[in-house]
Amino acid sequence: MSETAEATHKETTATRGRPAGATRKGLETRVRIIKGAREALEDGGMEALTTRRIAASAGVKLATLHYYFDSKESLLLAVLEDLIADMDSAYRADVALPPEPEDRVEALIRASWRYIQRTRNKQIAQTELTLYALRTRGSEWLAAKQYNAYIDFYGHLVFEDDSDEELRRIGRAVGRQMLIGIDGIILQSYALEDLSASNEDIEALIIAMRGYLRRLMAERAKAR
Amino acid sequence: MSETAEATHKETTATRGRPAGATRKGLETRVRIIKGAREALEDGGMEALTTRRIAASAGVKLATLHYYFDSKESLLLAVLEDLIADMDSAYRADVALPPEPEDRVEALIRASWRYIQRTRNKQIAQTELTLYALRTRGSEWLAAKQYNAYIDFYGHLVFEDDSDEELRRIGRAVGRQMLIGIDGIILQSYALEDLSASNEDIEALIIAMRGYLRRLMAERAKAR
DNA sequence: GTCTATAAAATGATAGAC
DNA sequence: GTCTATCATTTTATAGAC
Repeated sequence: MSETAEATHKETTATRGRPAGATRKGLETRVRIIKGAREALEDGGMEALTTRRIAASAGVKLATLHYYFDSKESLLLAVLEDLIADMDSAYRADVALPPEPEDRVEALIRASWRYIQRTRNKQIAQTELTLYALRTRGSEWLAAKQYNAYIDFYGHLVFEDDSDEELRRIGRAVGRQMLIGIDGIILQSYALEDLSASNEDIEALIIAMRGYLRRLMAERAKAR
Repeated sequence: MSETAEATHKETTATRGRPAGATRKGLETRVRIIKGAREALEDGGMEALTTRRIAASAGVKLATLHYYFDSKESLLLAVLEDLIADMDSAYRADVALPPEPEDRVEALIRASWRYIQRTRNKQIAQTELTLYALRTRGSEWLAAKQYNAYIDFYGHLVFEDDSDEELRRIGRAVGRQMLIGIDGIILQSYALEDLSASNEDIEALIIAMRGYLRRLMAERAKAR
């Protein structure tokens, strides 16, 4: 997680609303609002995402929302942070891990593809939020944090061994490439809605990723 | 372009504003408004994109905008259609085409990568619009049209020969895969802002795409 | 076809009671 | 900490003069 270290210290200043971590109940409400925003975003999209709608979706009055978040912007960034924090648990669930790295890559891609197919609005919402962060001056680091979280996640699933510096590097390279493919397939599969084409694309992606991993491992072996 | 045929007849009803194609000057103003919206979107993002800002950016009064477009929604969809229509000319410019299909794939990816690096806001704007179309009920076909345009474009650049049905199929498969990679790299390169990582990713993408094309051609040869 | 003026509704945010 | 009530703008959209 070395790449995300720099970002971490900033989040507290950029994202939180008024009460740092006050009461137990207060924190629960804060979380409810974030979840409410997430749901409102998922089934209405960015354009329809107003603070009133969020408050309603969270079962809270508009003023309460503003008690916890200075502005709509700070709330949206908090939602993205929440998404990043949840990523791990949301994904790890249904991936069964084979022993061989190449087979893991394949299993990961297949699991992601299943997930993508049944969470269309969630994926679109997440991409909208990422673009929002990329647009919001001073918050680009959040987008970076999100991508690093995914890359670390994929990389770590490919090589559980955490001690070998070189394997970590390879894991991240493969992770980046997998994420590229997955982001690409998200947009294309929703746009084209051509299941047989997408399935063909997934198989091609798997072959490509296996090849990439094999190549990196071969280079590593040769370099010794 | 067979895949986009169905979509084409719909655009007239879904996208246009009031005056069908009236006067010469009228059309020019319509175009100015669309360009204005494009620019406003590029340097402000979806969240800041209001009809007032668009009108100002187009050098037109708000009422004039509404004379040409019934609603903000119809204008945004017209902008996306404009982007689709322009794609061809915007891209074809700086791609020098080698004779061999595999080399063309490589040249295309490199050209796209150069383009991506110098048009950040344009790419983000386009992705925001695509997501908007995917969100707007009844306009998903526009996103499909956009993707098919890109796929046809890439496919046609890989195989100029238009008569061989099988080559067209392969061209489209390669085009889809290239587009997946390019969309993925757009998001990741802007989020991570790690040029050396992105360059590594581009090289991996090129190798993968060459391999994919080679594989498809080998299958074709074997099937005879 | 383009403008000025304005309507009607919605939006982000705050004041202050409880 | 959560609410009711309200402010100050902003937003999309229209009416009607020119």
